[in-house]
Amino acid sequence: MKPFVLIAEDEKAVAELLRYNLEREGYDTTIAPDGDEAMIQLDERVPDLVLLDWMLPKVPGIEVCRRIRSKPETANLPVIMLTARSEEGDRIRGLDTGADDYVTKPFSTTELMARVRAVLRRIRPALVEDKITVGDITVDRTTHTVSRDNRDIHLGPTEFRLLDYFIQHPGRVFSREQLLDGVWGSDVYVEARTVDVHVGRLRKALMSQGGDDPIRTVRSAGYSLKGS
Amino acid sequence: MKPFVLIAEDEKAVAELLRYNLEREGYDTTIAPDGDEAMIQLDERVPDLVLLDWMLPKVPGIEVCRRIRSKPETANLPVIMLTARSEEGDRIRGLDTGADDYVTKPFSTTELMARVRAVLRRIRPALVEDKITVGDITVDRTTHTVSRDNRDIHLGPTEFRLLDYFIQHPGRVFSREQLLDGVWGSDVYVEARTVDVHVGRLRKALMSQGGDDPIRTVRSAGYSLKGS
DNA sequence: CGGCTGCTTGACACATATGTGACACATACT
DNA sequence: AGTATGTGTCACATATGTGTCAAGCAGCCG
Repeated sequence: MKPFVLIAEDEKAVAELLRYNLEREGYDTTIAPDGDEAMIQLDERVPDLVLLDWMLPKVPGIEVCRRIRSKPETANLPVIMLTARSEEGDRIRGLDTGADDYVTKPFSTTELMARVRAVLRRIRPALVEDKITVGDITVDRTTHTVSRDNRDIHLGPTEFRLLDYFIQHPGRVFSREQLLDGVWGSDVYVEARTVDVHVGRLRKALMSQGGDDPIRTVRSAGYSLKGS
Repeated sequence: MKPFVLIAEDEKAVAELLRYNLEREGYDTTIAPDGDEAMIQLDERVPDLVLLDWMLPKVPGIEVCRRIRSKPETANLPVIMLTARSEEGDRIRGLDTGADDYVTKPFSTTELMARVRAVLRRIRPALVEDKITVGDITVDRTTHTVSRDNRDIHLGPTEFRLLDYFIQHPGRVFSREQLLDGVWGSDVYVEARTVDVHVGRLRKALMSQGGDDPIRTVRSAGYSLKGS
């Protein structure tokens, strides 16, 4: 699953530059031109990283950052703050805003990309690493294999992506809509019920060699991978 | 200790391609985007090989090469010169300067890697891995032979390179695009399905004297050599 | 205990990906 | 030129995976 980056930036040219470079490096992106929009998009789908402009219309960047930190599901969400050089002086350097890193405009895109990778690796190594284990389940993206209790399990492409999606945030509950966006892609249209079917198939595969059901159904909310 | 390669190349895309392929074959690398930087890095740590772009900002490649030769501690350092085809007339001068080999851009990465091995083998034989065995399959690059279970197997050039590519990272899944880039060369255009045909031919050859299929098909992802 | 709602699951028609023989063309060697 | 070998592409056969539905099941609440 590609890392998903929210770009909260009102200058269209800057936002598009960021989007271009991020997608070039294999990230999925979305753009929020103001603070309100950023909060809305954060509710819709929690990204893996936020690039946050300091001067953002409606709700300033620092306030967005504060709100991100105050919500449990985004408390650890990596945030990189973008600031103009003139704003450099104050509290920004202290990072007491809760941002994980900051970059001053104008910036070199390669440097920014390096910071993005660095922050992602530090805070969410699962995205950068190619082997993730939760409980007795292991997903290896390099070899495209899944094993439980060291025994290989065959999954179809969609089931593989689904498990890969779940395992990045063990315990977290995903709605059918979130799963459709994240696993199928936000552009395709399929019935929400289809998710149920694939979760069922994933369960069947994961339990084919014994063991408990590793997926939890949360009635009228969605599904989650049982944490370790 | 892994061989250490200095990549002196200003085009980021080319430099990263080289880095990717060299690290893939087990080398440590560093990149210098201009002649000055190259000289600085040469002082910091003497590499085992230098890939040197002919047209390098600040200090041109040929001059860097001359300086390398003039310093006692790097006088015998292997250098491979990278030149654009239009600069081809200069290659004699390049070899005069003391480069050990030259390659014209655009180049096939496998060919370049072969040259890298060849130069290193000539000058630092101990550093080069010429024979790789995974399971019952052995690839010998010096004799260009492949054997399974100690019985020789004849492969065409493309099948040989394909197996050679696979065997560097047993188990790892390569997409058709990766294989096209790595085995055919990033510049040529051939249909992605052609990979399927060659994988089929490779399978047939490897199984011609019995034994299981050593190649795994990963639906909608690519192929991999089954690990040992 | 109904009755409601949401979840599970087998069946199935359809879509998509892969395997492979044939073939025309390219290239190297004699 | 003549032969042998290898290459890329196509068409068709096969294998595998996908989305939808509907019947049945399970939790929840009065």
